[in-house]
Amino acid sequence: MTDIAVESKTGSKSEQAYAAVKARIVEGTYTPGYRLVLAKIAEDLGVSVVPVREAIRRLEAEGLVKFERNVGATVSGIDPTEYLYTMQTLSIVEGAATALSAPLIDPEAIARARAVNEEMRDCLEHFDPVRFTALNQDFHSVLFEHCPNPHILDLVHRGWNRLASLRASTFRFIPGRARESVEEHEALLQLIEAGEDADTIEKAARRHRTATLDAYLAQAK
Amino acid sequence: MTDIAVESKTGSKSEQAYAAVKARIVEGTYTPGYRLVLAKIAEDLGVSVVPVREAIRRLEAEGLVKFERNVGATVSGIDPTEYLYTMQTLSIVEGAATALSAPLIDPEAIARARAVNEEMRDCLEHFDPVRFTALNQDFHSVLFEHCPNPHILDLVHRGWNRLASLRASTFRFIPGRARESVEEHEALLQLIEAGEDADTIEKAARRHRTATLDAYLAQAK
DNA sequence: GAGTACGAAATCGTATACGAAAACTATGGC
DNA sequence: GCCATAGTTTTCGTATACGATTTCGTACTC
Repeated sequence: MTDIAVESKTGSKSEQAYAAVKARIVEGTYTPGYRLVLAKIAEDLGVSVVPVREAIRRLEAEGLVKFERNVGATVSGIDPTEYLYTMQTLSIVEGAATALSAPLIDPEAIARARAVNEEMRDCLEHFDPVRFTALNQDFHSVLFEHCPNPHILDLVHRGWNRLASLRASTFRFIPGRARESVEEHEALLQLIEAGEDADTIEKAARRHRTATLDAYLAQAK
Repeated sequence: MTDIAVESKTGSKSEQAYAAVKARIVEGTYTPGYRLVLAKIAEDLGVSVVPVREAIRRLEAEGLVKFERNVGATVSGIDPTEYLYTMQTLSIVEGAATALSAPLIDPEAIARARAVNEEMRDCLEHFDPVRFTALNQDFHSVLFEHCPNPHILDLVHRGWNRLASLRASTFRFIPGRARESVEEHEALLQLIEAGEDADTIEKAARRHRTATLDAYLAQAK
């Protein structure tokens, strides 16, 4: 169950480099502040520096790394301010994505989402934060399956990526909040089933995210 | 008042290439569908292909160009669907940006915004769509001056860029909508002055954008 | 002992070069 | 006359190479 084997996917070397470096950031091999030396990465991956450079700049555009001219790239830091920005933005785009998707979610998808949520509940019993986090993403992914606006969905995914890079290094699992989260998921499903109006659903989805932010802030203080 | 002279800004060639190509897209020299051949652009700008490639990929990440593996880059198209996605996303992020900024806008900024809006009104009399559009962006920029979340502001700017590339090619000025727009600006300023709650302001800002979309759709049909 | 100046090493930025893939063109078969 | 196919041309993708810039270490001065 090592991380290798993701390496050789698409033919493009720059794509490979992108995927490889991104994976290392998300899984925590490269922690925030880690210095990304082009030549070194290139050697590790068995490619030249050009595609690596391209990959790094792409990651920069996504906010996962910070690039400084003539100095180099480092994995993006995780100061609380940045976390706040990201969570706030996510609450907005997730809220919109949920509201837009809601009318298009069929009962079968609801059932699947509910099943995922029940699995999350199990994770609470057996204390499995890693799996819980993955399932949490699955849950929302099911809701967004038929999101009518791909741009918004893309913004959601970007936010998730940023959080992933933070999580690997400093994430602290807050059991109380996790339990709440499961309940909010169920409540959200019921709103969707009931065919509530977009505004109600959007607000609920937003609060679901901001509540996590609040829990973090309360604990950090 | 030609467009050249933007060329030699930052020392970085890839930055220059980025700015140059972006400018040509936004101003309409490169229209949607235009084939961006790396070698040709490199020659035009007097640099090698490597920085040009980097610039193009950056523009791809922003949605201004479309890149196909082993085929090349073309200026992004402007089909109505894409326009809809962009406008819808903009309505959401602008709405959020406006609501978040509102409590931080001081009377002096309000006055400036109002002055810009009055200039827009003048543009209606003298029929100056180009200036009107520029001022429209200025108006919202004033409101967003103290936006507490730079991520959201960044999303707003990305949306504006995409629209700019569309506008140069197929934008059709709708006088009736422009007049409405000026009135909505004034109404928005009054809501802000009155210290209305975030939700009210957010909805107003959203509607301001979606109304333009609706006007476009009504006309296109 | 602290700070500055200089030189060496590391690293980035970009030009050039070449192999690979796709697009185009022309030729031949049906 | 039209489609398939082979050859040519264009254009991309990446390796290598080298100059430019920054950073780090050392020695020197105050």
